Amino acid sequence: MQDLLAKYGKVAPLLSQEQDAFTGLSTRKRSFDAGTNLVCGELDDPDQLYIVEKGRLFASTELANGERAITRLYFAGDIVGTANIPFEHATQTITVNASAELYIFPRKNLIDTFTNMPRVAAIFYTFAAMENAILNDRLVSIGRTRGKARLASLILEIEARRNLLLDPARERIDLGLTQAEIGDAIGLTEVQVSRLFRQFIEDGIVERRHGQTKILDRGRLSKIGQFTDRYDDLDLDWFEDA
Amino acid sequence: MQDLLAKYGKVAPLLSQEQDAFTGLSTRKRSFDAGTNLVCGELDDPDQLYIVEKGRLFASTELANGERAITRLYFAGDIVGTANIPFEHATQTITVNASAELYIFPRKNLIDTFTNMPRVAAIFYTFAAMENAILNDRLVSIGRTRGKARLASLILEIEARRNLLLDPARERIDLGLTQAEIGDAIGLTEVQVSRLFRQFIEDGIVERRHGQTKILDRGRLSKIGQFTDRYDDLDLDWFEDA
DNA sequence: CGAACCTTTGAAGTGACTCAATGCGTGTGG
DNA sequence: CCACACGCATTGAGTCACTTCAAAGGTTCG
Repeated sequence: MQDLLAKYGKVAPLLSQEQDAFTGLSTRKRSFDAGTNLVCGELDDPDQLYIVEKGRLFASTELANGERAITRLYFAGDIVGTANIPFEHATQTITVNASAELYIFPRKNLIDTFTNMPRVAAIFYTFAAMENAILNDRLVSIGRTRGKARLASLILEIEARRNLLLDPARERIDLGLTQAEIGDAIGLTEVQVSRLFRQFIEDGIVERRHGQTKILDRGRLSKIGQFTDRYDDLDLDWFEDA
Repeated sequence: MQDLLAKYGKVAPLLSQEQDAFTGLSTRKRSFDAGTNLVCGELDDPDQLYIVEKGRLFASTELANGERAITRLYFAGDIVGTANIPFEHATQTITVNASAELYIFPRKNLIDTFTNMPRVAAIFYTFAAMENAILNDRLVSIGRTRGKARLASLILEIEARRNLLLDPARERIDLGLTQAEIGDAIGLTEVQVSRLFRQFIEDGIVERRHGQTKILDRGRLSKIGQFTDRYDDLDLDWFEDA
């Protein structure tokens, strides 16, 4: 729970009772192997949220024709499953990407916490709103830019999110996705993702080795991708005087 | 405020004090002409939310190259500006689409209401989560389907949202967007939008007259668009026993 | 009546897709 | 320890959906 608290406490340090409230939300902690599906369609219970303690996950939706779209990536400290909360059946599948430890809590625990700790309610609301902004960004990227920009943006997003947790000096990034999955995340085929990577490599923008990616020319990559890191820009002051 | 309360009260009827809390959130009500921009970039204050009493709006983001993406459409009863809440500067522009009346309230009013009315907090959280799900759907549509499906999906979305408020028997739909704006919403050029409409018309799927659209073959349109109406599927029971 | 805005249409170009084959790396069982 | 299988990545050739550019046609409104 440390990452979550660190992230959430970034601007608005939590009172110790609020920390307890957060911790108390969770009924249990569990480990999951890479490849596990947490919520798949109607099979599983959409009634629970997860907080990522360790590991990586992504949310995806499958279309009628069998194609898949990945809508969101999750890292340590993220709340997973927001989009399933208001519905009876899950709207998306959550897949464990790198073996993970998750705090699990049923959504009905939320209302108690909201009652006792209104600031925690504000934090949840704020973070749902931020997820909104991130989804907006993806929508703009996919709807209005070409493949090069989308791939660049994704690489930068993963790097930024990883850097919140790891030593930013570590240059080799494990994207944690196959090229087919990257394609699902940016709306391209694996074939096209491969070709785009080759172009980036030829142009000396990135290097790939053993599935790890290293950014060689950050300037050019940023210019191509135009990614803005929403976590950087957070403003939690607005409910501070409560 | 009637539409909002109707929508929010759909499953979980509000107590009268909660209705008062909702109403009390707003500092004032104002009218806006079509074409007005409410929050544009750094110019305006992202510190406020709007609730749509009447009229229509959309949220958009402009790219460096001048292109624009429309990420969300708003109808009566919607809360506008969620994605701006957690940031110091607005992340998106809100444009009034059909002359609107809006309740305005500063985000710092929220925390008081959250404190006194935890169920209202849960409602806000739930609706932010639903907006999340809707953005997911758009992402899937734009990232993994072709133009025909995207346009069909948008038409059905607008129709469904309109039908929450108007008599569903009214067959002619005012999409309320120019073809260029439709293009910005589904990630196509206005040229392509025009061609797709012509195809739908030729195929006898829709009819267009005086800017109004009429669905002739709902079956085929739904099959092409695969739109799911999230408002239909809402489940607000989870915080009911509070 | 004309201006402004929106829509339509054509022709040429391109980014990305499909299909299909090949290459590569890792782990497993013989 | 080799052989093989499996999952992932690469490459080529042909096709398609959509773009760009440019011009013309419709509406609406002052």
